[in-house]
Amino acid sequence: MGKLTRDFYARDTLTAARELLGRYVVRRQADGGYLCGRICETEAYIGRMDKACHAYNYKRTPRTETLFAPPGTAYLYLIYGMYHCLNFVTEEEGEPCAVLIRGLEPAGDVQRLALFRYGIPLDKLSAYQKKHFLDGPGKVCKALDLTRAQNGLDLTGDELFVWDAGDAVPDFHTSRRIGIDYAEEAVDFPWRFYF
DNA sequence: TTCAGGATGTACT
DNA sequence: GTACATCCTGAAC
Repeated sequence: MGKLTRDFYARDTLTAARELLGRYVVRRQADGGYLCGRICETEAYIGRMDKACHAYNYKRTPRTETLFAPPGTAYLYLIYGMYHCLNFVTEEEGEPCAVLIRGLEPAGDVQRLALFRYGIPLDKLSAYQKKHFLDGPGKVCKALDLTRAQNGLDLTGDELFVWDAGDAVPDFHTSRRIGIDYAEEAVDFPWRFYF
């Protein structure tokens, strides 16, 4: 029960990715409003051995620099020119590893989530829009009002963090990761977790 | 319900 | 110049 501490992130990335399931991402905006969701889909990226990781083989570029930061740092980057992805840096500082947040269940002020996600009130959403509310990494960032401006944020602070409500980790499925077909042998690593 | 195609900009070769 | 840890739309079934 409580905000996840740096110790939570300073562990094996696969363990962290599994144990993030069922916890709540909480985002406090500049105006004091809150946006949050329950994590239901994650993927692990482990730079020392993973060709799908931006920092594979410890490759340092301006973009990947955040992956070398201390555990419990937010890694946000632009993808396909128009979407963002939210990750949490794991393991010890200098090991470029992270957990990608691929999906959330709406929680808290869902009305506010709808406005950031679609720009229209909750009661105007179609059944299709509700069904696919937060089931993708770009959607997560849009709904939580996150961009590269939040890259490097410390998750032990108040602006962006993960809340453990004390629930047990739910039963979950394991599979290959999405959208990394270029990653040779790493395409088959079972590092995606979801319920 | 599934599928193809386009949008869009940055990082890196 | 090419690829990219994606999403939306519209058409076909």
